[in-house]
Amino acid sequence: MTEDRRPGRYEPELIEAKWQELWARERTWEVSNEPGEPGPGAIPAEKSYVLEMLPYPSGEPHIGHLKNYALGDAIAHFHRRIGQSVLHPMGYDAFGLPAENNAIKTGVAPREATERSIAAYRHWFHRWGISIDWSREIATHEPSYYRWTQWIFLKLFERGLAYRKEAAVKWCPHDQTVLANEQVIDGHCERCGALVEARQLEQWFFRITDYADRLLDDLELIDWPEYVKAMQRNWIGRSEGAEVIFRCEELEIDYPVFTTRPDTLFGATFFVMAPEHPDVFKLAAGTAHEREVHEYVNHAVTESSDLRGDAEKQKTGVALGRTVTNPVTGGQIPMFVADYVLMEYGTGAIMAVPAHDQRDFEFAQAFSLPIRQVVAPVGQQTDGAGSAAATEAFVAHSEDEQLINSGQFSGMNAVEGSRAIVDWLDREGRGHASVSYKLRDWLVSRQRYWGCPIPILYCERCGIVPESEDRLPVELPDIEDYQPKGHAPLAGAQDWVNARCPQCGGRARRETDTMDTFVDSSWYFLRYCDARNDRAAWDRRVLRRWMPVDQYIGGVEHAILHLMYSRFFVKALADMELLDFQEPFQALFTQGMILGPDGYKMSSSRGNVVLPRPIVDRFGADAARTYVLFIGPADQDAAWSDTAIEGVHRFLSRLWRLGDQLAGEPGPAEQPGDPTGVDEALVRKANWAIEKVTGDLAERFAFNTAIAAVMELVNEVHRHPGAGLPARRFATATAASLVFPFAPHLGSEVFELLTGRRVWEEPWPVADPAMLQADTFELVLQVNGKVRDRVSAPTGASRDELERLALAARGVRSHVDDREVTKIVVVPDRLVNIVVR
RNA sequence: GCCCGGGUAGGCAAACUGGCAAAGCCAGCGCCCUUAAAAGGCGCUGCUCGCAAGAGCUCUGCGGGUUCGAGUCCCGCCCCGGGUACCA
Repeated sequence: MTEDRRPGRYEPELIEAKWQELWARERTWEVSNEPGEPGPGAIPAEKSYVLEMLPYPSGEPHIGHLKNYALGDAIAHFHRRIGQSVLHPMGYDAFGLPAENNAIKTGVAPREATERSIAAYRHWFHRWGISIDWSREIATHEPSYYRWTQWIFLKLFERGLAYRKEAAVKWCPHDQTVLANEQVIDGHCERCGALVEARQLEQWFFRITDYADRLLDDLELIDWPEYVKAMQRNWIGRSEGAEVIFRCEELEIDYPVFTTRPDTLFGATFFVMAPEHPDVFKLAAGTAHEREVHEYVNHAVTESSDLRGDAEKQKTGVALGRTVTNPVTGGQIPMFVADYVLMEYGTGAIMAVPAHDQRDFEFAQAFSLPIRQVVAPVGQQTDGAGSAAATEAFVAHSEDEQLINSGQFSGMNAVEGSRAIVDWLDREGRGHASVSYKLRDWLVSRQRYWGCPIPILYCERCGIVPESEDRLPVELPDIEDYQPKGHAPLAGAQDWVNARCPQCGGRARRETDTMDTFVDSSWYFLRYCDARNDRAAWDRRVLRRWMPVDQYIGGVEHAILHLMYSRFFVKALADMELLDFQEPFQALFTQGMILGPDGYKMSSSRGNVVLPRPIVDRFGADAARTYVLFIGPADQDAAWSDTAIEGVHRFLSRLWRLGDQLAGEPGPAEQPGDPTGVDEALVRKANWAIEKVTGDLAERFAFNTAIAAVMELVNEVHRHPGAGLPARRFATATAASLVFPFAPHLGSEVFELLTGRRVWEEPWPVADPAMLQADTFELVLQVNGKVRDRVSAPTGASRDELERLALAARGVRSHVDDREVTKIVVVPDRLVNIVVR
């Protein structure tokens, strides 16, 4: 090996193998669950939990993984070196549909394919030199993990937070299976392209809607990007308003509706139900419209959701032949069924106010229904016919508007009118204030094989029975046939399905659906804290040591689902007193995507996929890692460039060569005292870089500018081969120390060459204040805001002094001439601006 | 439609708090080293004048405004990207 090593050449594969081997052998990145080092006067180390979203192991890692883990690793290293005890674990989100589809196609069992992929991912994380505490490694498909996923399911079941109900789900008629929402692309099955249908099926749900308000309110507590919080707020979709009861006198049935505009109640001139509303057929029965209603509803419920949901399309509907009573006017208003009303939101029925709602207006026009204006800008009187005003802005109610044509409420502004009408309804028993959400309960059952079994049995005598905790895990059996046939593949495993009832000991059948993989990943960050605990999912005291995650890092694609589900889990578990915090992820960083060289999202169909493997082979892991962080702001998308990475490689080579040269000449690498001339410039540059990199890492994750600062430092050393040895050694060792979070192998190597020490055991460098500010600075001189000259001035000079210097400067004098100076602005240690007329 | 991002040299970008616009990387051009190539190094790279030193001018999507001073703040618009939408 040594014979092959040509002197003077940076060979990353040798350097990287050396340090990876040492870190693995010494288990350098493992941390204890006990705070602080033993010994007298030990101060408990400040903890930091740095976590990147766990990968779904499929094939081998791609360039997005490299960026994700390079980014988290830089933060983890930085936190360690500022004295924190850092938990930085790794695991695999191993269950999921792709492995199962692959099994159907190739015959390779999901378990086998998944474990092969896990081995590949593990290999590459080592090869990239990511500083992981491998003693905590987990995979969600292992019984030792999913035993506790099942345990959590039972805890939720116990509390009534996991329940079973019939619901409309997405069904693919070709593949004979339900699909997750995310497996439906534009109304079609992502696998076979068939048009997806709606089906009523009994499914398992988690009652996340119970937590809607807390999920919304607690967004205030966490340090997340505003736009991610906004996405969660929109998803929860809290609306305040009222529930108002409209009675169908003929059938003596009350129909509640939800509205955000109770102030417009006098303008409700008709009433509309969703086609899925269970009473639609009952209402139409015996009327002249019965047949028409059946036809309309049958068409509407089979129409694809993207067609039906098109807001641009003409409003359609059918009269039901019945009326309901508007509770405030007492008037009878006609009932309709129309597909623009959704069963999933509110009560599946609406009061229609065509004067103040665009959709109702369109419907009223199509069906020639009366339009009655009941709200108008303050001061504006109308006759109440209102068709002209109806096209005005359909705005939320405000104090600048008042109620008209609204009986006793006329003249009130819209806000107080709204309140007064709700109070009146409440007193009359015809309604009450109410809140509605867009958030739905989380459908967690899947008719799929490769997932965590739901630990529930159906007993002939006892009904739905949870598996007893001491019989967990309910192991996923190996089967031969993964092909879905309209029921879950597990149903074919007869020996497994037939079991004993944990309550009565009688015959029972196991639930054959498995859990959504988002369940597995909603608590993995808890398991890392206590990963080898085989008596419990975790020890609550250990969670107190590490949780919450201090810095979570991942892609935006999980802004809603994963991040919302995890927050729900933590809140539910906190309510059960199983843990002691309300939010799992204190801070979140959403990294941008690496796009293909053509600027488009990487995809095999486009043929623009860049794989990490050839990059690492050619330039080394350090260059690959440093490049993906140097390419641009880490939260922004950036296109891959095959040539730009060469620049990073050149920079690392140059640093290595400096280290190699200087290592041949022994001596310390501390900051030399009282440097002068070029030496001083070098020492100052090194201190400037320390300050710059520290700020960029600690305050704003500006990896790109931090790396640029180290480049500047290296270039500076390189440009001054004549500088004194101590200064050059100090500057080079500083560069190695600062580059370590990005290029850990090279940082370690160069630092060792110069000092014989291990850089990760060194505290993060602190800039010498005396070396940050020079004795003189370049004073910028402006006349009327334009730069006209620059002169050297002593740091800390007084305003008068700076003013004198400015007026004396040649470039200033030629522009001031004999013009009248009206004002002089002095910014100390920076500039002087002379204003002339 | 609504809600977020973003628009700066040939490309990616920097300028964090209103104070020298363009650090760093790439690409391009010229040169050094070399028998040659690779690797490495040096210099130039908004416009005009000038042999040069230098001088002048322009400039952050467009149009206004505030300010001694605006890429940065305010108002109006254009373009690109993402999220979301018959949610009553």
